[in-house]
Amino acid sequence: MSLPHALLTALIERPGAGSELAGRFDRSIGYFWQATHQQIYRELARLEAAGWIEGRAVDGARGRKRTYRVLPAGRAELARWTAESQEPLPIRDEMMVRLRAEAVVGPTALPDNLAALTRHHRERLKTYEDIEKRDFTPPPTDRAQQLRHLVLKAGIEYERQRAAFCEQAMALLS
Amino acid sequence: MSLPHALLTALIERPGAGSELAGRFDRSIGYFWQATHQQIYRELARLEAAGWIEGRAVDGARGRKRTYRVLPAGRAELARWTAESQEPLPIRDEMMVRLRAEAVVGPTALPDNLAALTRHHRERLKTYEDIEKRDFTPPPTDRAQQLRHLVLKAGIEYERQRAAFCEQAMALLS
DNA sequence: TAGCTCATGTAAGGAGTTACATGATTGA
DNA sequence: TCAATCATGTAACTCCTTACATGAGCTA
Repeated sequence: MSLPHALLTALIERPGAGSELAGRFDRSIGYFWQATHQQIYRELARLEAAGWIEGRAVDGARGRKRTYRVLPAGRAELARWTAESQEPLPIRDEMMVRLRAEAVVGPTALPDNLAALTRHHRERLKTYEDIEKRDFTPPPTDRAQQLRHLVLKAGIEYERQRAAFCEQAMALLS
Repeated sequence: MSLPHALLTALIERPGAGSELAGRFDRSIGYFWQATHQQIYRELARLEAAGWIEGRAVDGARGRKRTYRVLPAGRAELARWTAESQEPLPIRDEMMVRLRAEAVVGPTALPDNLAALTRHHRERLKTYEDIEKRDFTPPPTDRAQQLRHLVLKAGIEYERQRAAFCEQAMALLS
């Protein structure tokens, strides 16, 4: 479970409130780790109880807004976890199940499904490529930026491969 | 949730008992959908209660072995689900979180981690390539086999991309 | 002042993981 | 006959999802 560590990373990059973090999980961070606001608030409470982050009420804001910043213990925990052994990603790919099902019960309306998925991946690919153009030309020279660029490039490759796969599957089914 | 439909597909491909299915989920099916034997047995009980599969006790086997076969209602359900709209895969990639964490708290021992992951993906890539050589040369001409080949090729591309990514990340960190 | 939005939170349920348990057959 | 193994299953827990709820400023 990486949500606590994704939050620690996000808060080191820039301190903020739960709602702001939720926004970032809908954009940059969410491209490789998704989380809803319910998860985020619950986890922030745990992180504060553990003494890894510190919250402070924000005056003059709507609701009972609180901003959080990472404490030294939280930074140490993040460093510890980063070096911790990583199991390979467990894979659960519904579309592969559907294709194999199609092979035994087909033909079905699966191609429509694939067309919609293709659009989704093409759009996201475009988003990533725009981000790359905006943030990483020319290619960065400092380590932290190079790492972020690498993560983005992995996303680009992923979407490209995924879109191509959907198109091949459609061609085969039609 | 695709486990019930992965099980229906597997049982149409070849009827069998829970333990046999567990074996297949450690090999072919498990390459795109993982499941433990506990999940499988629980789900088989549900599928039978729903009238989608039918179990029969096996005499002269260890334990209380039961083989299952798919009923017409199960086949209909699988066809229905296959055409159902598919949301894009939710992504949760721990390694990306680790890399972004490294960018703010590094350097750490993350490269060792990446080395082990690289080995894992190279090994799995080799396994897939062997399967392709064994089962899909020459390339099949019937639809069902072509679909299975496509799913395998997606796995090959995935492992290749993943291994390359780990190597790039190691190069950047060292 | 009444609705709207922002920020945070609660509750219920589903799916998956981990550890442990049971019944039956095989084999030394 | 007794341990090992095979086949099935229970229990407890965590994480995630979905739907709903509350409190506080903002705005017409």
